[in-house]
Amino acid sequence: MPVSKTTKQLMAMYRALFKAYGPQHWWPGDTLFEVMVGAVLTQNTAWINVEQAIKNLKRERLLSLVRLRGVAPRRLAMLIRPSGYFNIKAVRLAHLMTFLTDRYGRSLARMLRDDPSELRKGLLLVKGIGPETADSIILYAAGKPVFVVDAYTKRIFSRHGLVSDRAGYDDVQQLFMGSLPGDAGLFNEYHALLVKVGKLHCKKSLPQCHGCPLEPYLSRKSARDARSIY
DNA sequence: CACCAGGCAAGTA
DNA sequence: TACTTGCATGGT
Repeated sequence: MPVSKTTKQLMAMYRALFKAYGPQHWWPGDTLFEVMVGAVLTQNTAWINVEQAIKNLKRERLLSLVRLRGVAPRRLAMLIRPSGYFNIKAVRLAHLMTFLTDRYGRSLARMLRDDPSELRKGLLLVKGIGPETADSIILYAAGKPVFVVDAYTKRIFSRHGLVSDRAGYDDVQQLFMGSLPGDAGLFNEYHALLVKVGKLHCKKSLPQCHGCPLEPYLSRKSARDARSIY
């Protein structure tokens, strides 16, 4: 079986990132329930702010299905306030608790054991759960091999010319899942490493390509484009 | 001060 | 179908 050029490229970039930064130990969180809640709270939000919100929920002993389901929406919103969009996220968490209760008999373990394709379809029906949040839960809580695509992933690989800058979530996901072995450990580490290198070298404005571990993998054209931004 | 962070849904054309 | 806008705190 021949290994495609794309596969080699993606694996080479992964090895470069791992060599530079080592294992990232994602997802941060003491329990699978906490991982799931964190996935919602971190939507378009710096993780440092999510940590504060999680800390508040822990202090109030609310990090379980039963407890979170019973809390007044107002109080929940105030507790998760540091993570931003607190009114919306409180509603989203409530919807997720309802989904867990109705569809999986109040059992997180049962949900995480479900067929990943079925689980994904179900999660996407929950108001406030989009593709990235769903895939984060499936990969980092359920441990199933789906590739999580985020803003950094799109930016990095479009700047490297591997996907169009207009590519949608599913397009980018297909680049990885169509070319890499379906290995949850690999997907786990790869996504975490992309966030790491993105924070350091691929911010929205002012890309700092100098010293980036992925710099050797820029095509000539992409390298020119990157320089021209300076 | 401006800008952005580990998105998503609702509204508009 | 493809864009635009609102949601909000806290760090650089």
